[in-house]
Amino acid sequence: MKEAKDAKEAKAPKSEQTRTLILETALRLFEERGYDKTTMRAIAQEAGVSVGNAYYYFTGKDALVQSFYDRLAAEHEAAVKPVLEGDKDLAVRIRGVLLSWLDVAEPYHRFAAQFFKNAADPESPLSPFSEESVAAREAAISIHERCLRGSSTRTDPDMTDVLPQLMWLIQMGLVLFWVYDRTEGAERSRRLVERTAPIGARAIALSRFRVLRPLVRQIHDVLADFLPGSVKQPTTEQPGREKA
Amino acid sequence: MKEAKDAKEAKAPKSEQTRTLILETALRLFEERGYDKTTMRAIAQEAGVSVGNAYYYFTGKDALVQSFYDRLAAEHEAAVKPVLEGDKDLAVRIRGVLLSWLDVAEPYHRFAAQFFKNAADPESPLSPFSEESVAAREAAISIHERCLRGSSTRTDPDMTDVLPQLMWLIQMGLVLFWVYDRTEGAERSRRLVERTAPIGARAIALSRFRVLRPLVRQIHDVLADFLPGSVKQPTTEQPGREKA
DNA sequence: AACGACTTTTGAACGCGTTCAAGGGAGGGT
DNA sequence: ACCCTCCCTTGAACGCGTTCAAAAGTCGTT
Repeated sequence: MKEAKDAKEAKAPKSEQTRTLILETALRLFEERGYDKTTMRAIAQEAGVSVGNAYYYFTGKDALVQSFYDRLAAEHEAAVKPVLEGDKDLAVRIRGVLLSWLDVAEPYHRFAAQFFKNAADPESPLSPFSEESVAAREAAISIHERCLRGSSTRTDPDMTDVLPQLMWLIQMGLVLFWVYDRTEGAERSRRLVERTAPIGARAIALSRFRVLRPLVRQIHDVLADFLPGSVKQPTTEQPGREKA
Repeated sequence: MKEAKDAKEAKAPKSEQTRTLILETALRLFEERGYDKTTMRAIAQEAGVSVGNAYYYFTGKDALVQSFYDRLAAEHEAAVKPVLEGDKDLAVRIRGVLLSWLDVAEPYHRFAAQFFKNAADPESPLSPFSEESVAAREAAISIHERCLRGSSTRTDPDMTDVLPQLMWLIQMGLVLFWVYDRTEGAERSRRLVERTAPIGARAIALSRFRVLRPLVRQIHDVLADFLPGSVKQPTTEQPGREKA
């Protein structure tokens, strides 16, 4: 009983050891050879275990990638800290958040592109829209929320609830662009950010203009209805169909 | 010599026959069983040829999908005709173009989702951004160009060159949404179109406003620089690096 | 008819991700 | 000592997409 409890607390150290051994080996090989060229057999052999054993701890090759995502997200969270505590100008903040993602992702550019195709598969748990990624997604959205809240730009009060999610969506677009980006050091992606950040900041600032009010409200309602993870009721209509 | 020329003109009828037999069989099985469950062995067996023979005519399973794309694009081109010849209201036209795509794509919804992951792979020729898809892409862009040109809404003259491409990009976004859409008859995607089309039309109309002029110009320049297939020089800067 | 140069067709084989029945091995109860 | 149970580990085997050397067919020339 005591032993069992200890095992539960220590989380079966023996097996956890094997687990991390396999994971570390996999991530190392991914970085060395790329995703496609890293076979499960090679991972197992390099880690000194059998193929089946890798499948005992990870449901498949995809699951190993999920861990990579987590690592990347953690690195971004750290890298973005100075930006969020720094300048109050919204354009600078947005730029900083996106550029710092490009920074932390850069070392993995070559092999990240290879498995991003899985991310587009709706069936795959790796998809950024999937149920399984909800934690990672909310963490990313929270970065954008802090980015906005900490800025000197006052956002349209109607939009504050959906803007972080919209920014996240834009970030996903940037990731897609980046995956296709073949330039040295993803320089093209960087330029896109440099050019886009001021536009985004300006659009957010302008959204408080009177002329744009109805348009902004319409946009808000659509976003509130269709963005993933939004639970809030829209301003004028329900997402359900009570009176459809 | 004469025979050889005839063969060239008639395009080797015998082999062409085998080729289309394999293709038709493949498309039928895709529709019946879905993409993943349709194996190359099954296609070959059903067509009454060997596996290797299928690979003699098609470089891989992907190549068979390319043909499906072409078919889909042709169907959309036909389905969109009445829309382009109909109402002059921009919102109605945009709505019509996008909804008609959802219409023609609906029968393939289930299996289309399965191979759309390939489309996100930058290496894959199936990607909508790839060099190989340039013909299909330009055809799709041309639809949006006609959609805009035929409307009663006058667009900002600065934007006319990039707007069709932007609309195409938005359509790609819709396709992504649609791939994830699990609702009956893609009803959710339809509602998104219903809600988004008026917003898009209004935004295009508003882009001529004086207050928005600088923002619009900035947006134009970024689009002109970064959209695929744009060759035009931007208003203020070069895409290259003559003076970087 | 026979040859030769070619296109077309074959099916065994390869490497991959993944599965699974079978076998350790550690520890508690008898 | 023995067994029982549960966690861990194994590697052969499956089905897949894809490749390739070799066979079979085609057809003009001799």
